[in-house]
Amino acid sequence: MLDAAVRLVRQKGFAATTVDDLCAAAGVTKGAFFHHFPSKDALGEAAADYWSATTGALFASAPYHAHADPLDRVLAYLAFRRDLLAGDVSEFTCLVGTMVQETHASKPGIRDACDASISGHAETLEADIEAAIAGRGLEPDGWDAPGLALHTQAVLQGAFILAKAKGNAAVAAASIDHLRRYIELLFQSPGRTAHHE
Amino acid sequence: MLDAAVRLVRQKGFAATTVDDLCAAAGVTKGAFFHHFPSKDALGEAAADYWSATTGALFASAPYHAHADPLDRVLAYLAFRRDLLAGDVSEFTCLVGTMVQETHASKPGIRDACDASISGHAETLEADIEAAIAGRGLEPDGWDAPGLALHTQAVLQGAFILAKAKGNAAVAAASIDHLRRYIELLFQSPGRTAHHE
DNA sequence: CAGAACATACCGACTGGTTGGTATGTTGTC
DNA sequence: GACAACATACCAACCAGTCGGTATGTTCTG
Repeated sequence: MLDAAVRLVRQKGFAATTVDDLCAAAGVTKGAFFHHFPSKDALGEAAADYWSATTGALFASAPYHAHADPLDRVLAYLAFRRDLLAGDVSEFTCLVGTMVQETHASKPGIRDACDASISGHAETLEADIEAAIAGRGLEPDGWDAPGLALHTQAVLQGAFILAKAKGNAAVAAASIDHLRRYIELLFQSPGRTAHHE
Repeated sequence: MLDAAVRLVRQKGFAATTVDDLCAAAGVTKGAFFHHFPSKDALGEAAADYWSATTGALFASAPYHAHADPLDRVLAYLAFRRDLLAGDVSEFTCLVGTMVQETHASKPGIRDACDASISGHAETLEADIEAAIAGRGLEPDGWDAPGLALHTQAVLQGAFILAKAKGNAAVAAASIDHLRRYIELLFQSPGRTAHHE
C-alpha cells in the first residue's frame, strides 16, 4: 500500500492522487485504507516515513561506503546517485521532494516528514565530508560539512526537476557531474595537482 | 487573474488550486474564467508563459548585466538571485518548478511550457558563460556553457525545495553560495591566485 | 445617420461526476 | 465471544466545466 502510494505520488503528485486511485493500485478496499490511516494526509506522512526507511536502507547497504578514503566515499556516493538515474523519470525521482512542494504551506505534518527525510539523508554524508576535511587539513572558508551535505541534496532535487521538465535523465546526470567536479575542486588544496578524472 | 494563479499555485500547487479559488482571488466569476480559458490546464500553460514573460523582463532589466567582465556578470547574476530570497517562501520560489513536478507525466502541455521557461532562462546565461570561457582561454573538460547554465537552474530549483522543506530562505542562500564558489573555482586557471572573496 | 445584425465580454445557477470520509456489516483468529 | 482486519454501501461537499442569458460594443447596410 505504501509502495503504491510512493509510485502514484511520484507520477502525479500528492493532491492529484486520490484515495480511490491508491486503493485500486494497492488492491485494497477503501474500508481497509481508512482502517489503517485516519486520513489521506496521514498516509502522506506515513509514505514520507516509509521513503526515509527504504531509501535509508538502500544507501546504508550501498557499496560506496567501502572506500578507504572519506573523499572517495563522497565521490562514490555521487557516482551511485548517478547510476540510480535509470528507467522512467518517475522511477528515479524523489518522493519527498515532490510532496514537499505541494504541502509546504498547507500541511505541516507532511512538510516536516519530508524535511526529516531529506535532512536525515544529508546527515549520512556529514561524517565522510568532515573526515575528508580533517584528513586533508582543509580549513573551509565560508562553508562546512553539514552545509555541503545539504547542498548535495539541493543539487539532486534540482536535477530531478530539470529531468521532469525535459523528460530525460541526461540533464540530471550532467548536474551530478558538476557537483562532483565542485567537490573535487573544493578538496584540491591550492598547490596539489588535479585528480585524475 | 494570472497574477492570482501564480500566487495560489506557488502556495498550494496546481492540483490543489481550484478554479473557484482562482476566481475568488482574482475577483472574477467562473463565467469570466471559462470565457478566457478553455480549461484549467490551459490556465496552467498561460500562467507558465506569463511567468516566463514577467521573470524574463525582471532579469533583462536587472543591474547585473552592467559588469564589464562576463564572469562578473555571471557572479552578479547569482548575487541577484540570492537577493531575491526575501519574504515568505512562496514569494520567492519558482512557479514553473512547482508546476512541472505535478504535471510532468500527465499534462504535456504544461510540462513543455515549464521546460521552455526554465530552459529559456538558462539560455540568457549562456553568452556570458561562453564569453567568460573564451576571455580566459579556458578549455572546459567535460562541460560547456549550456550545461553549466542548466546546472545553475538545477541548483536554484533544488535550493527552493530545501527552503520549502525547512521553511526558511537561509538554506537556499547557502546553496547559491556553493554554486558561486564552484563557478569561481571553475574559472580559476590552475596557476592563478584566488579571487578576493 | 438609423437601425438591424452580429460579436465580445461576462454572469451565476446548474450538473454530473468525483472526493475524502463514515457507518455498518462480515470474516477470520485467539 | 471478543477483537482486529477487512469489505460494502453510502454520504455530503466539492470539483471542473456548461449553459441560457445579459450588457455593451462594432459593423454592415440603406
